[in-house]
Amino acid sequence: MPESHALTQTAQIHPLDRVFFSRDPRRVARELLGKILIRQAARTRLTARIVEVEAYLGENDPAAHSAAGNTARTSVLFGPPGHAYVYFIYGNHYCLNVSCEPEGRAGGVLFRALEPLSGMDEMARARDIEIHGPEDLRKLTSGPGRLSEAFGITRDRDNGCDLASATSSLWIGDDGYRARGIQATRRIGITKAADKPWRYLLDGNPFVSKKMRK
DNA sequence: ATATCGATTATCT
DNA sequence: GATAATCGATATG
Repeated sequence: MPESHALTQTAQIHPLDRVFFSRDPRRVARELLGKILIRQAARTRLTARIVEVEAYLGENDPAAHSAAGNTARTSVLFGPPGHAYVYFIYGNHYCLNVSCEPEGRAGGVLFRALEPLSGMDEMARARDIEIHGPEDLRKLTSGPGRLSEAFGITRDRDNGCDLASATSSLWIGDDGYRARGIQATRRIGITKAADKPWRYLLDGNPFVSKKMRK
C-alpha cells in the first residue's frame, strides 16, 4: 500500500469555533490551510484538505464582490461569520467562500484547491472524469470550479450553509494537521487590486491550482 | 511547453 | 450590453 498522509483518517475531526472566522480574511485564509472540507451525505462522506485559498476584504477591496455593497447576491458576506457564500461565474461554475469578520462587516475566503482524502470515487463521478493514476487526482479538486463540482456545491443547495457546524452537510474540520510552510502570491483571475498578495498556498503541495509540478 | 478562445448566465452599468 | 474570483479544448512553437 502506498505511503501517504492521505490515509491518516483515524484522527478525529472537530469543527472550528465561530470566532475563528470572525477576523480579518487574510488571517482566516492562512489558518484555513491544512484544515479539512467535509461533505456529509446520507451514505457518503467526502473529505479533502485545504491547500490553496484567497482572501477578499470587505467594501474596501475592489476585487471583492462585497465592494458592490450588501445586495441579494452578497448578503451572506455581510452576515455572521463561518457561513458559505456560493456564487456562479462564467455561466459554468460555482465557487465556494466562507464569510469572515463579525456580522455587519463583509469579508470572505475563496477556496481554490483541495487535496482529496476520502471519497475520491464519488468526486470523480461528480466531475464526470476517470482517474487512471495518482497524477489524475489533482483534476478532482485543483481549482475553485473543480472542487465545487467534486463536492456537489451549488448556490441553491449550499449558499448560507453554516460551515462551523458539524451537523451541516458541508463544514470545515480540524484533524490536528499543522501546515509547515505557507506561500503568498497575487490573486488569480482578477483585474482590480490585482497587486495584492492575498492568495495563500501550502508550500510545495502538488494539489494547488494552475501548473502541474514536474 | 504556452497561448488563445468558447461556453453560458448572474450581476452590474 | 459588457463583464466575470473558470475550465477544458484546440492551436501553435
